[in-house]
Amino acid sequence: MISVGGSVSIGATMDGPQTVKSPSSSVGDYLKAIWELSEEGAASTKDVADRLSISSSSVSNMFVRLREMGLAEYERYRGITLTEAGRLEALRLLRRHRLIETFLLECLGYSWDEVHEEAERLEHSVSDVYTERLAEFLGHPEHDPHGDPIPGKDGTLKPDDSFPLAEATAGQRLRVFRVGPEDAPTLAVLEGSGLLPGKVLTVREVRALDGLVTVEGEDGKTHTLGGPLADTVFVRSASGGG
Amino acid sequence: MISVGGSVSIGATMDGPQTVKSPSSSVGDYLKAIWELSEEGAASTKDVADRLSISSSSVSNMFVRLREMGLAEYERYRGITLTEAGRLEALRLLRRHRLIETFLLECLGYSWDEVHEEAERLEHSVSDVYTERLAEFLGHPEHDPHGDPIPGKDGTLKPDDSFPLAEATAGQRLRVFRVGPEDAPTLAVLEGSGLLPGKVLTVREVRALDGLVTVEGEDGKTHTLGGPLADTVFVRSASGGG
DNA sequence: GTTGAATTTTAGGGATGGCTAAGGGTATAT
DNA sequence: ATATACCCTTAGCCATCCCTAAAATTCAAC
Ligand SMILES: [Mn+2]
Ligand SMILES: [Mn+2]
Ligand SMILES: [Mn+2]
Ligand SMILES: [Mn+2]
Repeated sequence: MISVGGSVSIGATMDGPQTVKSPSSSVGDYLKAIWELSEEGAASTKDVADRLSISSSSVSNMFVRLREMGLAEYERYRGITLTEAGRLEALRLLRRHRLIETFLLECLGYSWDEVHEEAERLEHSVSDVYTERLAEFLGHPEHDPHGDPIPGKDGTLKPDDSFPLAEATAGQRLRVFRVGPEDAPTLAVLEGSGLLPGKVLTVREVRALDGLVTVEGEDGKTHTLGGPLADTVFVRSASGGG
Repeated sequence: MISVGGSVSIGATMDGPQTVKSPSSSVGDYLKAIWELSEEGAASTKDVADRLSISSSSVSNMFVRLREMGLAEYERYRGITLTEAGRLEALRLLRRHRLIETFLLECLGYSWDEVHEEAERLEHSVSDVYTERLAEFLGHPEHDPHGDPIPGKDGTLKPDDSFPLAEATAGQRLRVFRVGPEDAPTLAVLEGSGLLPGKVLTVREVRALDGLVTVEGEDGKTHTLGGPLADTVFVRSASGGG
């Protein structure tokens, strides 16, 4: 199926025929960052540097190494894109990350904004066996607590048909599907407004002038969000189960 | 309470006043190995090297670094012992390790011999918060699946009053409390003989000549163990709950 | 088309934590 | 007391992955 860059073997010397050494946590986080950024074409050095809070020169260095490992295609000054091998590795990590977040929230009583940081470390330490047994333990969830889809074992990812609340129109009955950023302050505000994934709401007003969105929750309370915040809340028509 | 080597801060430069940077996974594994070996005084370079499958020269190097970090006392050619700070760090890891093993076995359906390897990695990635929430989730267990006591949050460790099956005498009714090694083949044999922690057995014969021990399980089946194996199974009088 | 700002790369350096090879130290048996 | 086997340390090396400072490139505005 893949014929891009050969195998993912990393060690310089010949190791076994099928040995796929799993990348270090650094490499893994780079792959995830590039994957997340590459919806709009190649990812730039600066984008990745900003996202990972690492200097541009370090990123530039790593780009060369990712190319040498067969995980990415990269040309000087031209940005980077993942190979099929790199994409699969990124999705493997994403699957772990989102399953772990689900476990932390549902089983260990983590709060909404604590889960991401812990998952960011654990995703690199758990084995494939652990991941699949955890998935089973959790009942094979399809979305993480933020509403993001959990990639399948084989790297499949459900297409996302949600849209930002900012683009809704008054009168629509919608279900919160996913929230964008995962920083604590944002999550705290959203939680206060009852805008966590799964919640159903009715749009009362979308004011074109300044983008203010007013919604009414199922409890009848109304909340108003500024445009930027309404851009980070993704919704779908309130029909299917969340 | 401690006045041995000062704080555990590791970075060379001044960081916060109370900053206790948690050791890398390498350092942590060294501390655990030294702790486990130091029941008989100072741990030697070779003992640690063998246990961690690392070259002696690397170990020698690390001993110097552990001393500089205030985690151990060490003199050239004289072996190494942990400071109070080092001991607490080792027990902190041991607590994590054993809680994680319990979780893997009880919740994720890991087999007896799979748990150790996974825990050996995860112990370095989980946070204090994770550890304590996991302990709560598991109902604050006091022993891991191998029967080893789980250290308390504060580094307390229950004294171990078990003894090797090899030192039992015929007629005794005993409860398996703990098994020593954690390699897959040994555990497989023990599992086949129904000698996992918690099982109750009656000693039928202990042959002084070659150390052969014959026991009868609660199901009436008898099993015979060679001396070396009987040395690795630790038992207690079968009275209290396991 | 030149220029200037932003981005990217290169050069050089540091911490961690492995390794092998070679040289010292210790202890035991003779 | 000395030989010798084993253990321990030193020296020198490499890989990973981060950094700062300086040089190179790109791109857009003029
Ligand atoms: Mn996350
Ligand atoms: Mn991560
Ligand atoms: Mn274990
Ligand atoms: Mn470990």
